[in-house]
Amino acid sequence: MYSVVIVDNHVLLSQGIAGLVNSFDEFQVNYTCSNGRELLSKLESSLDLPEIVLMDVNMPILNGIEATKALTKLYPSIRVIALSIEAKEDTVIAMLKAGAKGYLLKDVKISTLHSTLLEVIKHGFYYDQYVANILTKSLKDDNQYTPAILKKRELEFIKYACSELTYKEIADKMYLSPKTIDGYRSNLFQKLHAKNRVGLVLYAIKNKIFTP
Amino acid sequence: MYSVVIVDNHVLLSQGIAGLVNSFDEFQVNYTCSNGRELLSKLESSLDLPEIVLMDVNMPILNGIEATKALTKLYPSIRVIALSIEAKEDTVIAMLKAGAKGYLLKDVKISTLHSTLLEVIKHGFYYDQYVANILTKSLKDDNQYTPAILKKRELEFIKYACSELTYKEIADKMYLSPKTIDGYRSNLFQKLHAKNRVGLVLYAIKNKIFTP
DNA sequence: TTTCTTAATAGGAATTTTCCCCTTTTTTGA
DNA sequence: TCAAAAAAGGGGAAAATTCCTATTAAGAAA
Repeated sequence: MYSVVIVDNHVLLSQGIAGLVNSFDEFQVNYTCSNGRELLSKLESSLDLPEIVLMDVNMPILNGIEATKALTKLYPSIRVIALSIEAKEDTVIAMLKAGAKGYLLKDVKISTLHSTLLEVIKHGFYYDQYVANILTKSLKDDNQYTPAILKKRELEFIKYACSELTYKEIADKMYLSPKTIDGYRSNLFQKLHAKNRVGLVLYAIKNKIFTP
Repeated sequence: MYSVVIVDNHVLLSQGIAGLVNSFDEFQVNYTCSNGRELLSKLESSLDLPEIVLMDVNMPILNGIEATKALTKLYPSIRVIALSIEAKEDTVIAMLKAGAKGYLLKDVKISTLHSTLLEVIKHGFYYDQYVANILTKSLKDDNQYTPAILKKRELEFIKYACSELTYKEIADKMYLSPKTIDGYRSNLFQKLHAKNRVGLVLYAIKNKIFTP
């Protein structure tokens, strides 16, 4: 009987998964948490670790990626399986880099959930075809996936760039000269490989700097 | 014992909700569907209708909004409760206009799920504070919520506008003169109240014309 | 304290975007 | 079948964006 912990802020979902996992002969849910922070503090104060953590990617407080990083570092024996509504390439890569041993979509079939759990116990990981493709592709590309580090002020600027304000107006809002703003713009174009302002907007949205 | 049908393409979630609903004394899940189309055909071939449908908003094939419209028209006795991960104002309004009698978030507490179900049975509807606010606000604004109707070619253009292509390049791609493209741009600015290209991008994303 | 990096600021100019007013052709629907 | 709507195209100009190359101020590191 392998123990499983579920981390997801959607109560309905985590209750649902718990029910399903408990219905599998080989597995049993110890408890559920609603974010990464909660999981970490529960683990700290508990004696026996779960074999598997089913981890939602998008959570408040401490998200799945950061939580997985912390978890695999502190408790290498725990196998994290990511659970997400979407399989955006960047997200998948980030989760795998963080140490996830599998990646499931929330519209997964029950049989797939079961077999993935079994595989992860047996071989330590399980990546389906789609995830495996992303993985090999990202390796081949020597995809260094180092999300550019933006400075405070640049971050502030890029948010404004996602509005319909003119650079002149942004300069006013930030109490800077339009020329300084132009400097930010130019730097960011380079850093983010953007060809124009739309490029900044898309980057900001993809990296959740800005949410439309 | 009131009968409930769950419509959601995320199997884990619908299983989960089913379990919870079944645990309530007053309710019982008849069956679950994974999209609107499936629900409609199941209803067509069944004799007794459910009292309540718990309807996911984002589904493939036939989404929650369209499905709810069809449902409330064909079977006015069925009370639809919307179920969504997010409470975007536009989405909430669209669902309510479509005829939803309640709007729940997927991170709802179990007790709230229960009480909402009971309220909807008792009074025919239940809107929590947040949803009620949106509702009154949209009424006050005389918010006619007529999402602009875009022509085929405009739609094609706006997708390109969400890329880093210049208008000249878009014109090439669409085999049109830059001047024609400029016409599209100008029309769309008016129609969508956009001040610049970023406005188009934001509109496209919000209305799922384009997904980053 | 001196050095080195980063932030802030410019000038000047090329390109692109945006605006306003207008014509012709094609498609469509009543 | 005939008018209306949609689609395509255009001239010219103002405004905004983008690019290039410098200079100065401020802060961190040595």
